[in-house]
Amino acid sequence: MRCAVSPSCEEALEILNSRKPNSLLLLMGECMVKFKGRAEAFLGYGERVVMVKRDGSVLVHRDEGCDAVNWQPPGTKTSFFIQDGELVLYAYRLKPPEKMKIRFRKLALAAWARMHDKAALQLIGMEKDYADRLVEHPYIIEEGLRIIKRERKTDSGSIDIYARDKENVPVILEVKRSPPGVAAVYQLEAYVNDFKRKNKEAKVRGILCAPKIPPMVQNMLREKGLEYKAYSCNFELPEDEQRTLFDY
Amino acid sequence: MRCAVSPSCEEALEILNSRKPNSLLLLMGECMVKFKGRAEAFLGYGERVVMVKRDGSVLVHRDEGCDAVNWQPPGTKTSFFIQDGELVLYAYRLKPPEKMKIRFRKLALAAWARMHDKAALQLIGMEKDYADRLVEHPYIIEEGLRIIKRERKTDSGSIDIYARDKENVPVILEVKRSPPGVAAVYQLEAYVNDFKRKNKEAKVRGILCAPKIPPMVQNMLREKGLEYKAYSCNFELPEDEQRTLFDY
DNA sequence: CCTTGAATATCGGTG
DNA sequence: CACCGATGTTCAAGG
Repeated sequence: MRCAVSPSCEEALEILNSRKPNSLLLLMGECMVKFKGRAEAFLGYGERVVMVKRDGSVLVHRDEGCDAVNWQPPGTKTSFFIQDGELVLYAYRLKPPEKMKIRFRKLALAAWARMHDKAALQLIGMEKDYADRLVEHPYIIEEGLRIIKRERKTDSGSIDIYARDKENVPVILEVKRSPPGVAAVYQLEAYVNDFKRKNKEAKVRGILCAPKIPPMVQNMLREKGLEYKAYSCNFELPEDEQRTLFDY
Repeated sequence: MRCAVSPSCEEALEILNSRKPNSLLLLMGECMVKFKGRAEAFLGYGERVVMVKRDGSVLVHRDEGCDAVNWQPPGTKTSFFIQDGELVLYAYRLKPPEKMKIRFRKLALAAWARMHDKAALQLIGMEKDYADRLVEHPYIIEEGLRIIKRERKTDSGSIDIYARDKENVPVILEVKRSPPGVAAVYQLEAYVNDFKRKNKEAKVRGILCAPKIPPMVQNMLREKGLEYKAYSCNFELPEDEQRTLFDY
């Protein structure tokens, strides 16, 4: 690991060139960014943090916002050189053809380090977890509901859950974690229509299940003869998994 | 701006506490992360880069991937303290209620800096630019096409472009920049049906316009009596805007 | 390799 | 404040 505070461009280049394989590069300073690829972007001089990761990712972060203002994805090739007295980071990739050029005219920090990180992210509360919970406890939606199948494939895409109600009427459940948009309605409608066409059953119900359903979506569902059920779940990571990772 | 290489947790805390308002914090070291909010996450010890931005954003970056492995969005409140000999970053926000705790047991770098960045991002080649190009040059889609209205609101959502062809038949254009999925077909279908119901015109055409349209989507459009038009545009940022920013 | 859909999506615009 | 749609979305899983 090496680090220099307020290096000259030449000093920064020397540090970057001394990096070991698989190291992460960290630069802070006044830079200008150009990008050309799927779109085209230009960002005038300003002070930012730039990271070049082990997998080739390049990130340009401003002092606001979660997202990088400019970036290159994993698999990008990078090179460094001095041009017109400025430190240049050139990054390109082939599929799709995209290139980015960062010019530093002043550096506050230049560093590299090899970072070891074997831990796996434990995460609960995703859409899949919400669907699992419904399969486990179908009465959350409705008394007497029986789960028949999970993730049924149809011509229209994938059904989340296929069930039957207490009167044995087929029920198609679409599970969303985030507030669904109109697309979810079209999707559910397509599933239901597809099922009707294929099975020729007298009745099929379609229920959109989500923690929160916007009024507009509720209206659309009613108009189309579909249903919705707002429900919420609490999820907790098992303590033992945390401890295992803690002890790693 | 202050920076320490391989500080103790106490030294790092001292540096963080000496920060000026609106500064960006940068930490590199071996840490463990817990998050609880919309979902729940746990990440065992590993070496990462942590940024705390002026607007409250907190990012935990591994040495791979564009996205942060853990984060808090802008508006988050943060505090630092020592607990069990480790440097702790506690971050929380109220809407929605979410909290994150990062524990450093070893630090490679601790720094803060005030970053000045007034430059505005210049970006061209977005969906809006594609739609602008069509409004400007409707013959790209079809000879004789006349643009009537842009961004028309309907009960089913918003139409990108509303036009009429050379025979004065209404045409609804949906513009996509990225390859459209089946959702775009349902959306366009809904727009067309909505228009028919409201206007009772004999004919309405719906055209999905995108640089590239997957075969499956083409088939669906044909089945539903809708149309598509693949077209591409080249966009370039005006040189003078770049120069203005360059001189900033 | 391409396609599909989720995301603690984030982010900006609009009402 | 809530909703809605785009994103150089990114990312992971499945065919």
